[in-house]
Formats: sequence, C-alpha cells, structure tokens
Amino acid sequence: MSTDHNLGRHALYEEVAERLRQRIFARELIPGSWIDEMKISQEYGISRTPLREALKVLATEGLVTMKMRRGAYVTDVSDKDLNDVYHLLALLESDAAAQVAQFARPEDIQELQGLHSQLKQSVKDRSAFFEINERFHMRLLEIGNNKWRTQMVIDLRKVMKLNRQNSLLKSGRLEESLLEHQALMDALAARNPGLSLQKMQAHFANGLEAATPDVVVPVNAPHQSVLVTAEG
Amino acid sequence: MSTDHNLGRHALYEEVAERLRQRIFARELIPGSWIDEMKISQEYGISRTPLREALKVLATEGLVTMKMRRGAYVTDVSDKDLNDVYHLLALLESDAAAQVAQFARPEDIQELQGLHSQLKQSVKDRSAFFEINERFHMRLLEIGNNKWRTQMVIDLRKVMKLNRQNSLLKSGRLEESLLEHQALMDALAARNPGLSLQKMQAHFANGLEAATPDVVVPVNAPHQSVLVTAEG
DNA sequence: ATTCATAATTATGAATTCAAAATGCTCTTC
DNA sequence: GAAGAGCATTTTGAATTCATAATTATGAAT
Repeated sequence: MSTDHNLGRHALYEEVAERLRQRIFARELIPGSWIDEMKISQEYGISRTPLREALKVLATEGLVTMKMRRGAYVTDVSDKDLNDVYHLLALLESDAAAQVAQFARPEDIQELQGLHSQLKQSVKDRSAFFEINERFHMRLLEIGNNKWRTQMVIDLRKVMKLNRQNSLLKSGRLEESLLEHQALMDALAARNPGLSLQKMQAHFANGLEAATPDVVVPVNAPHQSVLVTAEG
Repeated sequence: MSTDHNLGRHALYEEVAERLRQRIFARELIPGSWIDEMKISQEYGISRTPLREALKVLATEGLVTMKMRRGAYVTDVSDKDLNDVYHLLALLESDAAAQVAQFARPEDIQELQGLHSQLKQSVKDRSAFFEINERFHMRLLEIGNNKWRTQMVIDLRKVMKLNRQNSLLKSGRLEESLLEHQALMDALAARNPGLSLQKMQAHFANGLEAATPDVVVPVNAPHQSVLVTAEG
C-alpha cells in the first residue's frame, strides 16, 4: 500500500537490481540459494514485475541463474570461475593502462597522479586506501576511453565481489601494492604503453589488494607485450 | 488471439530477445530508432510483459538503450564504438589462443585442425567459409575454457553485427585470412602460447574476415594525440 | 500568423489478475 | 511401513489493468 516509491532518475528495476547486488555481495543471499520473488517484492513494497525484470538483468550479468519454470537462483561461483574472472580483469585493465599511456591527455595523467598521491597518504588507513585504490582503477578505465571495456570490468568486478569471502589485504601486502602502483604510475607518466601494461599485469599477478589467497595464481605472465606498438 | 506460443526449453522472453536480435542485425530495426512495444507485442501475439523483459536483457547486452520514461531504442553504434569493440575482440580472442596453446588437450587441438581443414576446402564458397570460420573461433573460445571470456566475446560479436553494413570479404582477403589461420594453427599445434597470441593478434589486425573497411586498424586517436616517444 | 497555455491522446512503468506447472501432502493400497 | 495415486498449495510465467509522464493537438491571446 505504501505507494511512495518515488522516481529517482533511475528506473525502478535498476534500483532493485542494485539493491539485490548489494545483498548478494553481502552474502545475505547465499550462492546457490533460491530467490523468493514474493518475499522480496513484499520486503521492497513493490510488485513482482520490476523485480523480475531486475532478476533478468542480473542473470545476463551472471550474478543470478534462471532455471526454467523454477525461478531465479544466486549464481554459485566456483574457485575456477574466480580465477578466470581475475585473469580477465588483469587482461582488460592492463590493456587499458597501455591505452592510457598512449592516448591520455596530460591533465588525465595528472589526475591519476593526484589520486596516487592520495593513495600514498592513506597507506595507514586500510578502508581509505581501498576506496581510493578503487577510484584510481576506475578512473584509469574511464581515461582509457573504451566504454565497452569499462562496462566489462565493472561487471567482472561485481562477480569478483560475489565470492570474496574476506577482502584480505595483509598490512605488508598493502605497502607492496603501493610500490606496484608507483611503478605503474611512473610507466604511465613516461608514456610507455608496453611498460604500463607490464606493471599493471604485475600488480594483478601479485594479488592486487583484494584477492582471495589461492585464486590469484598463475595469470599467464610469460606473454610479452600484447599491444601492437604504435611506433611501427 | 493466437495463443499457441507454448514452447519447451527456452523461456518466452529469451525467444523474444533472440527474434529481436535477428531483426536488429538484419537492420529491420534501424539503429537509433524507437522500438514500439505495442506494435511488436501485437506482431508476436504476446503481451508487453515478456517483451519488456527481453528489451532489458538486450539493454544489458548493449544492443538496445533504455531511456527513462521514453522507452527502448536500438543502440546506435558509432565508428569509435566499433573500433573499441573490435579491439576488445582481438584482445580476448588472442588471450584465448594463448590459453589454448598452453592448456588444451591434444584431441582439442586435433579438432581445431579438423575445422581448419574444412576451412581450407571451403575457400571457394564464401558463405561456407564464413560459417566454418565462425565455428573455428567459437570452438577455440570454448576450448579456452573460460566461460566468462566466451560470453563476453559472444556479446561483443553481437554488437559488431549490429553495425556491419556488409560483411565484406574481398576474395583476395579470404585467401590471406586462410594463411593467417594456418599460421595460428601451426602456433597452436606447436603449443607456443606467445606465438599463438601474436598470430591471432595479426589475424585481427589484418581485418579478420568480416570487418568494415575503414574502422579496423587506426585505433582511436580522439585526444590531442600524444606522440609515443620511442621506448625510453 | 505566431506563441503560449491547456486539453486530449498516447506510451511507459508498475500493479494486479489469471493460467498452468511444480511441489508437497494426504490417503489409500499392498 | 513403504509406495504411489490424486488432490491441494505454492510459485512461476504471462496477460491485463491501472496511474502517470510525455507528447501532440487545440484554441485563445497578442
């Protein structure tokens, strides 16, 4: 009866999708478990229609699995899945780093350096570090100027969050991470695409900041620079 | 009133999504144009509900754009978008090739060689060549054994099809393409990941088989193009 | 004739209703 | 006591209905 679900600038089904994502990430909705449409729609004070639309969106994102004639289930992501997704994140973000090194405007590089400075200063505060780090990565993606790649990374990061038991980040690891960031930043500032790519790869290979311990693994590093060099 | 839309294994909204994809690829639904829900639901003899679900799926796939309070539009993909998507396809498929070279079972390599043989034989028949080529690429993806990457490639290929005016494939280009395939196949058979990656990259750099003529190579240079200083 | 305000129409977004499939629950039978 | 048929309940999938935002059409005033 509470008909006060006023409009934001987002569609209702999108709002619902986002709320569900959060609940999935928070493990309030357990992987593999059935999603009770009626229960949730009542909880949110909405009808099943927009909820079901949201579920179908989440299904195409890979967070939810639809079973014919028996509803929606929270996707159960295996260790191998996490591995695979992590591998792709490394691939895509490294690619973005190379592009940024090549094509970014000077002020974009400066902005990244600004974020990096903030990162340095927040090395004592884990959550701040984490948050700024996320901003850095996202900003780099945006500067990379390929909205499809950016969207893919966003989606993949959602899947990673899905099964991240504990965003472990050993205090030691945090400092290492900063050093890797520094190396990346230098490569970007030097406008060296190949090196930037390598540094980002290394950053991921070392487990980034928020990886599960054993899924990080090999990330085929042996490959040399993937990028077609612009010099040629 | 034809209420015979009962079919087994796929959900109705999925069937509808697929029919819409085809119509979009076929240019029957023009990029940028508004999608008339009522018209289409009547055409299909269904209600708006499953149609709208399908539209939201297509939206997350990138084929359709939802505008708040004004419905769904066929996504208009710019030349830059095509460029960006093509770049990502090259990145992902090259990565897959490297993985296949590393981890595939012998029988998988053999299967690919079988497909490659078929490709050779169908060099006279454009449509057959095209179809087998698609099978080869998809099979390689699957053997690559990363369902997230596979799904991303599938989605990106859909976007490519969106604005492929004419799947041009000059007869000359077709033979070149075969040579590139041969080189790739050799690298895979030699179990050389780096080389496989390179060959796939080269294959894409040369325009694959079904690329638009001018959007292929000259990666974006939108910004004040910063000249890449030779490796420091 | 042009512009602005207002009424009529149309289309979207969401709730509600309805049909049918899946589940489970009881009661019978052996 | 176990197995299974048949009925009741639950739940999904889809159609229909409803409210409101957006668009178009109409008409008055300058």
